[in-house]
Amino acid sequence: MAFSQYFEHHEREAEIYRRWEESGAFGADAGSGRPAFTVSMPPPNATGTLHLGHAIMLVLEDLMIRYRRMAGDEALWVPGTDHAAIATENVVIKKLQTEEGIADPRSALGREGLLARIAAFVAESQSTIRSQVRAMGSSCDWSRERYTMDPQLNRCVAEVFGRMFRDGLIYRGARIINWDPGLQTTVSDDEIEYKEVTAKFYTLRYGPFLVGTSRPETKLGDTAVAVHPGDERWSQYVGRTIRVPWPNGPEIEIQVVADESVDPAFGTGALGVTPAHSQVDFEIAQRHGLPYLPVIGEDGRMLPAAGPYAGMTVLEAREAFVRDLEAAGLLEKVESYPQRLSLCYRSKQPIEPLIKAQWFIDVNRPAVPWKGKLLSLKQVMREVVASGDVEILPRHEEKTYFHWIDNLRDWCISRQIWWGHRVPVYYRGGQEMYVGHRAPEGPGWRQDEDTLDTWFSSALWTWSTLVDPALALDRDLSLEEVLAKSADYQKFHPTGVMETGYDILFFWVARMILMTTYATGQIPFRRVYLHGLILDRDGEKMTKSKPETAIDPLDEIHTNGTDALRLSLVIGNSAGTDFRLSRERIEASRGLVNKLWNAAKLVERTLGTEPVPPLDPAAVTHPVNRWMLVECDRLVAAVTARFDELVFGDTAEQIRTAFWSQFCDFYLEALKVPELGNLAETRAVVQRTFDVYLRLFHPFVPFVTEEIWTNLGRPGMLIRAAWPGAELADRWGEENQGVESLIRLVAELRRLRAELKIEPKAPVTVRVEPRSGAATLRAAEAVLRRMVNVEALEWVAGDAPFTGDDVAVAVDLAWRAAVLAPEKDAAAERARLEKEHAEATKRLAGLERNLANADFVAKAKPEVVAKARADAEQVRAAIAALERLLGG
RNA sequence: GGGAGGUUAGCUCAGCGGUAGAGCACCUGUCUUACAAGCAGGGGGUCGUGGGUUCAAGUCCCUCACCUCCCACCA
Repeated sequence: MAFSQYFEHHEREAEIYRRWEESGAFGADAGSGRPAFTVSMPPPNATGTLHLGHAIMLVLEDLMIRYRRMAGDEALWVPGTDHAAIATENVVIKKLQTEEGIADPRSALGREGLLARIAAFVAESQSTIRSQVRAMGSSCDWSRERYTMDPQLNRCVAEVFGRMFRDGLIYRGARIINWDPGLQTTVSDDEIEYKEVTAKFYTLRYGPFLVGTSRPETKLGDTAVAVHPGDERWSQYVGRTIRVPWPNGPEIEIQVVADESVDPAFGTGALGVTPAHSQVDFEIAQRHGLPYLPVIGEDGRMLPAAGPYAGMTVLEAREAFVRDLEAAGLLEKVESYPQRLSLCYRSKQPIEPLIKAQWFIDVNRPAVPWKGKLLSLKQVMREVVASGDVEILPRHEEKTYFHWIDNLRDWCISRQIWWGHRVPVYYRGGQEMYVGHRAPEGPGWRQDEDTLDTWFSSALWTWSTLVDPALALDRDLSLEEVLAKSADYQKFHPTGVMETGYDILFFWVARMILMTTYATGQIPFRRVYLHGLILDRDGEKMTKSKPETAIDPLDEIHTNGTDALRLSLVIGNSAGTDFRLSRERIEASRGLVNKLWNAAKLVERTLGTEPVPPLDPAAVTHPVNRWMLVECDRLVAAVTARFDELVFGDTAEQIRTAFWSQFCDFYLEALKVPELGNLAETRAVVQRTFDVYLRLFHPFVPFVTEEIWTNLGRPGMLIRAAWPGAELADRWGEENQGVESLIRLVAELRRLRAELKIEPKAPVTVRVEPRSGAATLRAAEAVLRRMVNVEALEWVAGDAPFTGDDVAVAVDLAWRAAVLAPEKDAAAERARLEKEHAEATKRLAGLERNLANADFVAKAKPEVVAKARADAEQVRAAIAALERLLGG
């Protein structure tokens, strides 16, 4: 097939993807004898569109999968979508409100009605994200696509919930929870984010106390004042009960307690305790058996207990209450104060802490058998990472992980939204409760109204996706039996790498470890690769309000091609580091795609139409061909090692540099010399080396490499080709150095030409005195001639040819060379040679200083000393040569 | 308040114990029949500060300064 001028990415990509998919290349076989390598795709929201966070995730995972597939593993990449409980329900509710004018969709449609609308919306929009995942070139196994609301996943959720309940790891209790009055649901501690604001800090008179607060309205719910046990200012009051009459409001009864947690140095040392609306205060109240007095309701308005303020919003009540306090002379002072506002990470609305009966996971109860011990969930989470069973990259994230575990409290898992896995608990009458997948036989059972935190089901993702769907619906089988009989689970779990953003280490990665170790006795994955955030050129988050720096991956796929986008996201990126993406980067990557394409055109021409004989390394004689084979295999060895360490950014760059400068700029140019290009062996070398570059590049830029592969008539598809070996990496060492010195010679002569301002088209006369590798240099003479545009080349010995006013000279450790230049600028040349002389002298001085140092010779590694000696000798020779030239 | 990371060429970043690197940007030349989305050549860094360890230190240790992020309801 003929090569077009450019790789027409937007005409070819979809077609290439279709060929991969239809060929079955994405599919994995649970019955194969190859080692398994599995990646579970972090499921994008079913209703979302592709953004750069998805793009980087898909690229990195596809890289790993394609590499391991080529390297001979049974590689499985499980795609899927997430029901994203809160986010999705919210989107649909807003849609119904704005587009259909339904003010309160929940009450208007009822539970079943609303769920039907959400499900329909999901079904409709799921295809969008699917096609966008495809557009990224993702080689995932679509036959195994999963959705977090699939029936078999629901079974897994219910089973795990039930078992945890029976093990005492799940309990229901009335505790302080984070309430989002806007979304009307609880959220977990990790779903809160904080915003620094300047708030007012009020100091109130409180009987004999002065008490500080940024939320005066909650003080209506105070039941105590806490002071530090050693604080003598207040010790006389400890144990007493005082009555605080609020102006214009209810009189409250306040106990005075002594608690270690109070900082006597802060404020007045007296802390107003609001057990119903503060986590810390709730804990103090528990320690001292204090009563709870809720004053804020779930709608965010004051309760009747707030007296005259009842019915007001929190902010209204604050304003009114402060005014009344001031009027009554109870407001001591008001200061500005930096405060952290708690917001829900979804709705960005303030969180209201309040007491509510919810389902929790107990992270401290030792109930998990792990390696012969009974551990708490916290301990297992710590153990698997500390022992190295699970490795987190970058490594320093492990410390973050441990720190999170240390501060972890029981996890509130119930939500008051409707979209999600419903809590698998059934009630009858006032007393009966049943925990299980389905309601028990008999009338009157009513399922718990709440749904589970979306991360509860996501936490099972590595294995719930591998459960056989049919077996999972067989209620006669236990979960253990289902797992034991599921071929995919047996073959592909634990997964190899979990790749995701570091921003969801806690939300998801930690919870997968928690739930999977408990539920299956296995780790969910062996390694975690955490990528950083994709930022704009200025290091800021991309927003549509800054269109000049914001990048939409879908636009880039269209204009620059998926390969260019993929490459730009990977080159220079490393685990755990935020990454600045700009159009310049994408364009630079597009340049590489184009370079590959053009190199392919030249390779095609070089190979011609005759069949290319297989490569026989023993029959390759030309040093440049040998050098190319060796360099290529060295690259393979380096790249393979880096891939196994999950280092990609650096690797892409390494391949690019080698391909571009060694293969394109030197080797392909050298082939234009008939003495090399027409050698019979050369076609085999070209075929072999370009073939290797295509394989190495393929995981990064799958489309263009596959297209080239096809166009060159290579067998099968590149996606299924084997990863190359590096058998030739150590061959022909000395000769290889000869070619390296040839490359330096070419560069130096070109530099002389440029310095002498010789027109590129004007041929020159050149003299060369080889000092080492002479045979190689002479064997490659034709290459030298072409690359420097040499008219006459003289191989010489002795000083004479390098002296006089008509030659410009360059000196290297391996040779001396001169360009005949009758009109040279003698002063400029002398200045240059003197500069070289000075540099060499400095270098030699350094080496000699070391060698004269007895400590260096005695203590440095022998090879370092040997190298210093050899270098010193060579530098000395070069200096001598320079000195003769300078007439010294 | 606790924890982590960063500070290397104009910009973005590699390098982590043995003569300072890449890409982009910049300067000069060049449309050479794969590629001007190219080719050739070039300039540019006392590797944040101050100490220390070592024969040898961007590279290891400590101090300080500045930046970034995470965690923490000093009410």
